[in-house]
Amino acid sequence: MELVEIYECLCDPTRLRLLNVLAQGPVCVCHFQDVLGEPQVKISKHLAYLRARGLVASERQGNWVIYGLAAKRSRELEANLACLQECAQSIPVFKRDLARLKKIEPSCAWVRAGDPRKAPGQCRCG
Amino acid sequence: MELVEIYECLCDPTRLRLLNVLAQGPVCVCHFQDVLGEPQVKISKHLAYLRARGLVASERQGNWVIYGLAAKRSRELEANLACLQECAQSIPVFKRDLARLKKIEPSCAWVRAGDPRKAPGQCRCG
DNA sequence: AAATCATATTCCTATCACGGAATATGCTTC
DNA sequence: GAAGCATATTCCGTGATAGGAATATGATTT
Repeated sequence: MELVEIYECLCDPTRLRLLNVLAQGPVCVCHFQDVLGEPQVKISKHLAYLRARGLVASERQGNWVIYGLAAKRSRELEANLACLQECAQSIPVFKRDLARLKKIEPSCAWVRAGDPRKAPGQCRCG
Repeated sequence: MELVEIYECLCDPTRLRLLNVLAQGPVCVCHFQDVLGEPQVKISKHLAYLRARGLVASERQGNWVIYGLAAKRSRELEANLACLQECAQSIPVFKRDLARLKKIEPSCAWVRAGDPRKAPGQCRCG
């Protein structure tokens, strides 16, 4: 993974928001939609972009797909993610996203717990 | 200066090399050509790109133009430049550039000293 | 097996970024 | 002021990218 590719991943606002959220832990796609307030296609495409380049990994659980930061990250990626997080701390959009994530997440903890059978009928968490 | 704009500046290999070199101090354009081994247009355009976005500033001295990192840099920019430098340390291209810079630079110290009158006929330093 | 839900992909369009060739500018020297 | 040098800009062609609408896939429920 070239350094430039990392920056290419970082040069879109939506992807920055996704990565900022992902730094908190794995999240399923519908969460992203709610947190970012962006249409499904947009979210899905940018996640695909990041996955194609190995920044994130996805895992299916029933109807839902959970995305997380890739398990193995190069030193460069690690450094840049840390840098992003530091920068994001003081930028409104990112703070808002994390705040919304906090509200939504507890109600859907079962998703990440990996037991889709215990799921309520839907993931429209909130 | 939006965070994304910073990343846009960083998502081209030539610009990364330029910034890596600039981290050592101001440099004139012909140095860049020699150090990077890239054609004049390419160097000039990317420097223009960086200048348009406020990452670097330029100053004319006689026939030559000296570029340096912008005096005032946002926290975000500062963080990312530091991150870049750290990453660059272990990447061959960047190391090579700095090595070549070291060789070339002394012979042209007068340029940055700001006395074009004392210049030898040309800046083809080396 | 039909309907429903969550997510992914395709198709299209508009925009933008890079690179190179050629040309322009601005300064200096003769 | 003409020639020469260092740098900048313009004008192309080409390829990448983002976004939206529509459609497809894959899993689940009835």
